[in-house]
Amino acid sequence: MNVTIKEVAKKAGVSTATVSRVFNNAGVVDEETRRRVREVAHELRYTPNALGRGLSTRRTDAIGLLLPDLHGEFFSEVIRGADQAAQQNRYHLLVSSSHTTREALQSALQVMRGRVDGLIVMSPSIDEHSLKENLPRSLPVVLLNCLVDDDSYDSFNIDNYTGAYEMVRHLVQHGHQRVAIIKGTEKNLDAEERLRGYRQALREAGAELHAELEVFGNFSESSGYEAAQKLLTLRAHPTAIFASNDSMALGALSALREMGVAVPQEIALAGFDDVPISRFLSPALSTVHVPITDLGAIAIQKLIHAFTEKNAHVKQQALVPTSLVLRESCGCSKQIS
Amino acid sequence: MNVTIKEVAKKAGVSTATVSRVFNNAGVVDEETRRRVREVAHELRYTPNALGRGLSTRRTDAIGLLLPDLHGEFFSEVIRGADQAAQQNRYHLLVSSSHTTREALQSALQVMRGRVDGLIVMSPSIDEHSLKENLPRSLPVVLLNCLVDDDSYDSFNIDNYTGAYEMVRHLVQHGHQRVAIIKGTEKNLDAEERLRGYRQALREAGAELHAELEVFGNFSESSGYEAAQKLLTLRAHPTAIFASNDSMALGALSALREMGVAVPQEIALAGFDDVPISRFLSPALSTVHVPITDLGAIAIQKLIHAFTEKNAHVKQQALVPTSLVLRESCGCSKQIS
DNA sequence: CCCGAATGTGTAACCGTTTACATACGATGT
DNA sequence: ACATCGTATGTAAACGGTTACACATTCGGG
Repeated sequence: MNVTIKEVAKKAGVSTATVSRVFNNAGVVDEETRRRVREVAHELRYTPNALGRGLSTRRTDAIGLLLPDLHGEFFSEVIRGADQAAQQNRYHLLVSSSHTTREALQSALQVMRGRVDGLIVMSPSIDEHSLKENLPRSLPVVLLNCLVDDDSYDSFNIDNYTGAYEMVRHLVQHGHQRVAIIKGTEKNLDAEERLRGYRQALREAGAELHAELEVFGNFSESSGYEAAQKLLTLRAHPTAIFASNDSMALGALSALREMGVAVPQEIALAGFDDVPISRFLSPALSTVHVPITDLGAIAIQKLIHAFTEKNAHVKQQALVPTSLVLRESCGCSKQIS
Repeated sequence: MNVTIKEVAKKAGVSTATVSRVFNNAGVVDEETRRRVREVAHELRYTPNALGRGLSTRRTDAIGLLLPDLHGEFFSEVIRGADQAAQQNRYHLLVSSSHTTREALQSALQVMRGRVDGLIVMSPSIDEHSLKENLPRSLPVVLLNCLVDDDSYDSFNIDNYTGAYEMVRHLVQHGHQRVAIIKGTEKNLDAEERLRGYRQALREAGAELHAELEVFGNFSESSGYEAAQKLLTLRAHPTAIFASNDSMALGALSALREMGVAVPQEIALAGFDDVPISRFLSPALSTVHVPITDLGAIAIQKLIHAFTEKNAHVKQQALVPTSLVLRESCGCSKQIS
């Protein structure tokens, strides 16, 4: 059905080896022969089959990217960063998403097996054991926001704790006594770390932690919306809300506006991620900047380094720093200056 | 380096055929043998190599999704819809993005070659000839928003024209005389169709078309932001702005707010796509609803139908209907009721 | 006791490439 | 005239699986 190298070889009156040499610009082949082969190939619409080639060269020029989910702008930004870096290095990206469960991840990892030269795995909800169990030993792997503490892997983790800590501390320093948090998905590393940062900042400020101020969320806009509504039913409103990501902050903002609560005047609001849209919201969202696209890009670079340096490559575990982006929604400019 | 079926076979004391049968649940194999093979395989951490398997079965259980770009929420929603549908059918999705140029697309198609059983291509900027030239003849293909008019392909196109037409007509009917448009990327099918709908609606309303009201945009938030600023420099402001997508509407909204222009009171605003965040904006964005996730899902279903029905499969070219979602930003509720 | 069927397993060809090695041939140097 | 070399090409063995077919064994029935 599909035209193979053999047919090209036959029609051009040469061996498959020669055709192969032409397509790989490898070895020597007479200029005239080269021309004839190219001509026949074009005529037959021949393209080398990636499977056959990959099988024999043991490389695929592709990198796999495994993501837990695909809601909001966060993940697509990661993909964008990775894809860009990959293409610059003449690699291609194979993306597979929605792997929150162990089984799904396992199955996805399996599909990737053989198809890619290396793997980037973002898996903030899978426990260390399950993850390691399923990760291929034979392929370079870069871990992103994974619950793994093991120097036999390259890994990058967003400094969620510090980011959340600093943001909440900022809110407290500007006079907020009752700071609420809209939590992220349960058992999710990012969510847990951000919660930890929130609590620490409050504790240090000598504020009490109120269970009622820690409300459910799952990183989606609608959960942020509902969370904000719930917070407004409390007899004592919070004066500030820290949403564990920008999507939820957006949902919360929408709920607050609907209920006629002025942001930041009545309630201050802050998010996390600094997704592209956050600067365009009204009020512009104060948030914790995460270098999202860079995250994808550095993962790719790490991987490529592992390919090229092979044995000289030394694994690295790094914390990716975040920074505060104070725009309007936290109200600090009003309170400070 | 990597453990193969041979090693498993050897260690389990059987032939590779038997191991293969075990892993495919095909043919008969003694219960005891099956158990032993599984055990050895697990011990050796064996996973069948996708390349080898694909080469001999001529199927990969994977579907390729080619996207032009990855900005904003639109594309990630397409991916989400496709991935979900794919997984339900036990297929895996290979995503590749950023293929706005012919070369990039060609190269991406090449990588996919052999790796996938079918292809979904969204390519609103590539001309029909270049596209057909590069599309594999041997694989089922579903075209999404492509400039191709050919019944030898399955294809789905968003009804951009009608969507834009109806939205602009709506604005006109509510008294807007000067309706501006923020255009989408040049040479982009979606952009062109939306522009066509805009013009037609104005013409029908007997309004004149002003070149100055058709301003540049490229579907990004920042271009929407700049476009709105530019529109405000006109001696005669538009009373309504139709942005060719939601991202640009968001950017425009931000610019208007900064310049102290009330939306929708002073200037009405509408977008296109009905991306998830649009309902959460303030004011909530009136927009043209596009069933984005469905788009990905129906493409997958079409493809799977082509796999299973093989010869009985009849190609279909369909226009995906859009619908108006009137929220706050167009101000119609105020003007009507 | 023999035949045919059922059951379990192995052999080897094949899928589409690449590539180490072999071969053929003309040119060059002595 | 011959060894040597370079150049252009072919041969065939991988790569890691699947599967048609063959073979061996067991079992039930006549």
